[in-house]
Amino acid sequence: MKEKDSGILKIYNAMHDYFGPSRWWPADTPLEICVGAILTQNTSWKNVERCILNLKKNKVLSLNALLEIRVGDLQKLIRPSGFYVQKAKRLKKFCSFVYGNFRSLKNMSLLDTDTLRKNLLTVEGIGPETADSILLYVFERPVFVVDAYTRRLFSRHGFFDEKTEYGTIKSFFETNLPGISGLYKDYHAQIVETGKLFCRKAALCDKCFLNNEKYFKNNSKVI
DNA sequence: GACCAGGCACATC
DNA sequence: GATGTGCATGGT
Repeated sequence: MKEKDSGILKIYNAMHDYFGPSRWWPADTPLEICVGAILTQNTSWKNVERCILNLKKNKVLSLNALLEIRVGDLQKLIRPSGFYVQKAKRLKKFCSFVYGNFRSLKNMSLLDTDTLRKNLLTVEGIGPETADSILLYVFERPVFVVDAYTRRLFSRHGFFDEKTEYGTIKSFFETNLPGISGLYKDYHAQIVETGKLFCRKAALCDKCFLNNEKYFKNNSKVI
């Protein structure tokens, strides 16, 4: 793996110039971020927004309320996000994990990053990306979130093979970027915005503003 | 009607 | 370890 100045900071700047600051993650509370992170698994954010609204209207966007609501009722509220049977279960598992072990997200935040990550990954329904989203956007840890767009965008521009494993891509970004959580938050958001507009089809990809040799002049495989 | 979306768990080879 | 499959709604 190439050590420094792989060009990814330049690419970040280009995306930031193009879209402006992202103000991610859109949410009123830390728990809302956790809920959103689970609901958005393989699902468009638009659909997740309806669910969040349903949960707010029914005043169940708290640890206690989510623990107390009947699973069938929860399923109805989160139905628009798809996979609602398993996601209802995942939300409940997550809440009972947090409440059972720490009582609150605030108490949980006292743990160091590695321990936090290991804890999150023991929860059924929390995989690497969801765990890292929570670490970054809830606990403000400088952890890089790798999603499908990250994989697609950077593999198409020659940084690594599309099927490079999650952890390898994650540490590629983390070793090539300064460890600033604010930067990681915005970087991930910028990737998603870029991906939505330019990565969905090959034809769109050709129109991507990043198709400029000044960003990718020596992009033979970096990893 | 096919394809995709801010994944994950589990089965099978 | 790698690959395949089910989960499910709503937009393009």
